[in-house]
Parts: sequence; C-alpha cells; structure tokens
Amino acid sequence: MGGDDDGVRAEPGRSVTSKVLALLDAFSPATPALTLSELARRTGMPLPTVYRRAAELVAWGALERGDDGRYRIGLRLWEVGSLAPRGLGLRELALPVMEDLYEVTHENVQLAVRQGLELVFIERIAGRHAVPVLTRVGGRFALHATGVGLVLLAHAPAEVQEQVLAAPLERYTELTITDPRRLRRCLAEVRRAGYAVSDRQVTMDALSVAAPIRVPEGVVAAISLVVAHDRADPVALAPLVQAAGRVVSRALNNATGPAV
Amino acid sequence: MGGDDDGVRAEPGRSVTSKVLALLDAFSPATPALTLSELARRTGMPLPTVYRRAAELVAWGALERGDDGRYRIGLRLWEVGSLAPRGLGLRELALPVMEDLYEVTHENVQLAVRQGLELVFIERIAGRHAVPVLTRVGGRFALHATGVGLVLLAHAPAEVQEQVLAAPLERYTELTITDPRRLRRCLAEVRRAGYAVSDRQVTMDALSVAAPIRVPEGVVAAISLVVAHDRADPVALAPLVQAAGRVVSRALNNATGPAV
DNA sequence: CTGGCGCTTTCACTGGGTGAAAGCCGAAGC
DNA sequence: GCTTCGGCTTTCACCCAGTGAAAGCGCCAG
Repeated sequence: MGGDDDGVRAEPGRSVTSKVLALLDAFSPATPALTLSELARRTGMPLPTVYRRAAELVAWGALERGDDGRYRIGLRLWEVGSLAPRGLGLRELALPVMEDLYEVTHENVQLAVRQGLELVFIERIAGRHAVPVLTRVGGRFALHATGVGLVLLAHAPAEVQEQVLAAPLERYTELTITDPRRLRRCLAEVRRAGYAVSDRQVTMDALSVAAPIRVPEGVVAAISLVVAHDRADPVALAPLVQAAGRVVSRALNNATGPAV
Repeated sequence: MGGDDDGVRAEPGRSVTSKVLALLDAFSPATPALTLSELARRTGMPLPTVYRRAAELVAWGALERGDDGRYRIGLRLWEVGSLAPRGLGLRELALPVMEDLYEVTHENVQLAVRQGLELVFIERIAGRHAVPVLTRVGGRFALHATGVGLVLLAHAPAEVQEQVLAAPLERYTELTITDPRRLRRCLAEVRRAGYAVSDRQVTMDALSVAAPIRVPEGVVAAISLVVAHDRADPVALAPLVQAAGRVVSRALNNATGPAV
C-alpha cells in the first residue's frame, strides 16, 4: 500500500461527535480559515462527510463560510465559548485590575491559567509602546518559560510538576531553564518569594514578572507584566504585580460562592 | 420569569450533530452550569443520550465537569472560539484604542458587532467608577436601543433594517424608541451625523455614544462610551468616539488583506 | 474545446446511535 | 440499621442516520 498520507488518519467507525470536534480542531491560530478540501485532508475524513458536517456547523453558527468558500470559526461558537468558567468570572474581575496596572506602567499585562501541562492566555492588554509579545489571547504556551507559567507550575499539583519536569524542557533562548533540577529550585524560589521573574527566557528582549491569583483551594491563575529587559527592574515591579494579584484574588473570593 | 421553559423540543431523528450543538445551546449567561438531568430537560433528549454526548464533549474539552457533577463550557471551546474572525483581528486591533479611550474618559468602553437581528458585545472595558452596565462580553442585545445597536442597524443591509422595523420593538425604559417610524428617522440621523446617541433608552441612568468602524465593504462593528446620563455631554463625547472608530477602521483596513 | 480542480449530490449499505429498562450509588428519611 | 428516592451510569437489541465511492456540476486555465 502506498504510504503517502500525512494528516490525521481516519479511523473507520469513529463517532460522529468526534468528527465534528475534529473539524473544530483543524482550526488553529496559524490556520484560522480552511477550504473544504483542506479540512478533509487535515482531519483525514472523506470529503462528502466533511461537507455534510461542516454544513451543519455553519447552519448553527459554529462555523462561518466566507465568500471565498473558506470555513472559519463562527461568532456563535465564540459566544458560547465565552461562557467557559475562567472566561467568565475570572476575566471580568481581573480586567479592571489589569487596566490599572496598564495605566500605571504602560507595559503589557497578561492573565493566564493552567490547562493540563500548558498555560492558556485568558486576557492580555498589549501596550502599544511596550515590547511586542508574540503570544495571543486564547493561545497556549509551555509552563516552564514565562513568568505566568512559572507561577502556575510552582503552585500546580505535585503530579503536574513531575510530569513537566520529566518531559524534555523546550529551549526558547539561551537563558531558558532546561535543566529539571534548576527548574525545581526555581519553582521553590517562586513559592518562597510569592512571585516569578522570567528574564529573557522566552525572547531575548523581554522580561516578565508574574504573581499568583489564589482562591482557598489554591492558585487558579497568574497575572504578569512583560517589559523590555533592559529597562526592567523586576524587584521594583514585583510588588505592583503581587498587589494586583491580591486584588483579583480578593475579588474572586468575594464573588464566587460555590464554583470557581 | 420563564421558569417553566421546556427548552428545545426533541424532534425524533434529528442529527447527531444537532444534538451536540443543542447541548452547547443549553448553556447561557443565566445558566452557565447544568446537571445532566437539567441538560436532558432543556434539550428534550433522553438522559442516556445526553450522557453519552456530554461525555464525548468532556473528553475533548468542549465541556468540563465540576466536582459537583455539573457541566460547564470548557476552556478548549473558548480557545477555539477565540479564533472567530471578529474575535481575532477586530478585537486585537480595537483593544489598544479602547484603552486609550478609557484612559481619557474613565468611562465604560464597548465594542460590538451585529449578528443577525441582534448585536453581540465583543469587548468591554468596564470603568470601575463608571455607571455599571448590565451587558457582558459575549452577550447579545437588541439593535434598536443601545448606541452601538443604532450604529450597527443604521448601516445594516436594508433587509435587516426592514426585519427589525417590522418586528415589535421591545421597550426597556420610557425613552426606548418603539415606534418604527421614529426609529427610521433616528437611523437616518445616525447615518447623517456619523454617530449615535442612546439617551436612557436602555436604563434610566445611562447614556451611550457610539461610532461606526468601517471597512470598504461597510460597517463591521461599533464602538461606544457608556456614561451616567446626568454627567454626560454627548456632543462633546462624539468626536472622541468617532476618532476612536476611525483609528480602528484604519488599522483594520491596513491589517486585513483578503478576509475581514 | 479539453482537462483539471474543487465543490455538491446521489444511492444503497451498514454499524454507530438510540432509548427503554435495569443497575448503581450516595443522601435523606424511617 | 434498613429503605426509599433521585440522579447518574450501563446494558442491549433494534434501526435509521451517516457513510463514502462514484457520478455530476461549475469554473478557470491552457
């Protein structure tokens, strides 16, 4: 048999639901718009199948189809997605605080939560005169490099930490921590200090200072400032970020009764 | 009220996809967390069916299941949703401008697009010392009352305008425009002036000033300031909002090549 | 005119989906 | 302790929604 396929293999007999979800999976920040055949190729499903499923998704609003025939994620899906618990309570409560932080510093302000072994950026205020950051809202990133990542990892369940420490740590710059033992010491220091500094560990021009956001059960999110590394004084910024973290923590604890 | 809602009726033989989407539909700002039986009741589907579909959605991350057994929208869905075209390009470009507007005024800044016969709030900066607004990001609202709504409606395709004008116009306050002929005149005035003012037409304490965001094809979004009606000077605010709208328009036109 | 590409529709077959019913589990009541 | 009850999970035999090869369509380039 010719072995020239590259995309996801189509397991015969996969459930309809998984097909629908596979279609959504095909979209990514790098490929936010796909033609029918691209979708078919990426999901490994026959073209007519993709056609029918996609048509249903378009009818509901989960996908949109542009004049160019390409499919995109639909506004309706965004709408439903914004009901995600962290999208809701946390984001709404944190945004005013992030604005304050931005107004004081005019630097990039970021808010992230951990999901599995990665972090997801929930919100970001991108200072127009600040260093450009390559992350985007809704984007994922490794836990071991960014400021928010270090905070989230430092306060994650032990098993999560072990899994991250066991896997190879990707290197982004020459300052990225890739030695598990050094990372372990770094995490201990983050817990002790109550904040994390990532100095040029993601890009060589930026430095970030991050602080945890806590509920009684533990740390649910992290907030950070990203600044140019050569005009940065992490020690001066830390109290600001920590204070912001505490304000959001307090707001969260007051607001949410039962569920996070 | 409306506590007795039967939710969506189950047509026998509806497609699996529609069942999956019906599950997502069951979630709303008012009901962001649902038990299995609530889901079954709201969608009109048998409990085992809901159980299986929901399990698949949880496995993928479209839903999450809390310790309390309730289902919530999952972070993964939010992540995919944030790839929606308006969620992406527009929001990212508009946010810095919205921040500037907030910094100058310290009032609520809102960004909305039209979807069908309603508007959807894409982004909002809620001034902590400004009037509280009841809308939320990801939430929908009628087109005929708010400032953004009037702008979006005034520049919507004729058929959309006719549909809105033909349907009964819900009254929110005694100042809400509910007479189609008056609304029609109002829309003409919005087009002429290049901005819209909604004075106490949604709540009796707030007033909003909105301006369009344009691409060559037409108006794709609207930006607005919401302020306390008694300290408002719409005529003074209008140029600010219009300027913000123009800045975003320009950014959009530069950034987006092929697709909006 | 022809060939190629990408999308849409058809059609007969089949296995994933169905839902009634039975099992399970923990909490509240006796 | 035992029982009931409500809500969740699993089973099972039936069957129609979904399937995908193949044919049809529309468009553009050569």
